[in-house]
Amino acid sequence: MARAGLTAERLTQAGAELADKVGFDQVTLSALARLFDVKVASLYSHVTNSHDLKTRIALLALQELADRAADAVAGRAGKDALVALGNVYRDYAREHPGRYAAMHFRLDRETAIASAGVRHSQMTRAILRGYDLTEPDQTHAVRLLGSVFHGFATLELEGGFGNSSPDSQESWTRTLDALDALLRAWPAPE
Amino acid sequence: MARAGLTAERLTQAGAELADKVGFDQVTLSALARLFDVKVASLYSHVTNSHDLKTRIALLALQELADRAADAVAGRAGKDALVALGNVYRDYAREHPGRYAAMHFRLDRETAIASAGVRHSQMTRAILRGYDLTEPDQTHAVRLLGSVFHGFATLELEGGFGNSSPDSQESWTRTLDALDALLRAWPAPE
DNA sequence: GACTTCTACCTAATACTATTAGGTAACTTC
DNA sequence: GAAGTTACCTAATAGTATTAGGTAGAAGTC
Repeated sequence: MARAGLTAERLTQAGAELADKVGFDQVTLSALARLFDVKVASLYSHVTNSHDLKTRIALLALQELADRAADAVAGRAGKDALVALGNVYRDYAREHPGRYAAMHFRLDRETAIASAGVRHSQMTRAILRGYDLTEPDQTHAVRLLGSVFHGFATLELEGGFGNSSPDSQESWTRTLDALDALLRAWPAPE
Repeated sequence: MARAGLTAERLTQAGAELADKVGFDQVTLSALARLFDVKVASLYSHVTNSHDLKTRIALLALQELADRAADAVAGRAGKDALVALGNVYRDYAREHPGRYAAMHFRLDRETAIASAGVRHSQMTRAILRGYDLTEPDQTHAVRLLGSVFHGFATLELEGGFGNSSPDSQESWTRTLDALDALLRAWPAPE
């Protein structure tokens, strides 16, 4: 019997593609085994269990997106950088909905700390250098931007914005305009 | 053998409580059957299948939250209303994480249209009356507010804001301040 | 109160997924 | 080519979802 040549990496990659096709929670060891024409038990030589596979997909997605984001903001500042970062998030969610969902798979503390997740907040903080914010306000702004990017991407994927006019692309553009204006005139605490 | 007195409503309610305790995707017919000390097959007299149960929990959550929101914004306007609505969302997510997750369970078109989901966007639009926005800008603002509320609640639940200082309550307050300022000075398209 | 009807809950069977234990044949290494 | 490693296998157990068909407890009728 010829060997399939499985590795944890190939399984992770295939799992990510499957996630984008059928949804992250439909990614099962059984489905992957079928894909590679292999018995399910055989996968346990490469990943420790289903949870491990999902963790690997999450880490892959976090890294892919962090790489794209780093690429996008390099050499940009101010609104330019803000728009670039926002678009990277939204585009990734639309191109890779399964991986995007995977990114929000609950990781245990150590894994999360060692993940590319930390680079995400660092990059968001970096684009705020183009705006005039005090230290604690930077943190608030990082959280606000993260909320908007994630919230918008999620609701758009869910179809929460319907097919109604104006189309969501326009709302997205105006949202980025609004965030830029907000960061330039960040209000003091009341 | 005495009867358990099951109904679709009791199962839905119990499912919602279970979701808050162990997570929405851990809500299974098996777990519910154990809870009521009944065989799994017996549940099929009351719900058509697992998907139906989850749909019912989602609808319950949508309605509960819409009711709370309506209550909160009644008699309020402007920033007052904005803060009240935002707090209702965030508090509900923290008190009922399982139900909050259930709300984002994918509903089919008809079910979604008949759900309390539509009241949510109506209420968000209502609080914008206190601000001076043109018609299409209102839609953009509704989407932005929805994104922020949902994104913040989700990231906070996930622990995405860490335990780091400043604490997330402060970021939340400042986020609401920022949104109010933004809506009062909504930028024109560029 | 006996008789019928209804239905809430049951048993039994099938199917899919996850996981572990232990075996065999295909590669690797020397 | 022999020895050792391991990729993949079979077999077994367990949890969950679903359907088909049976039984006993409740409700309604006379």
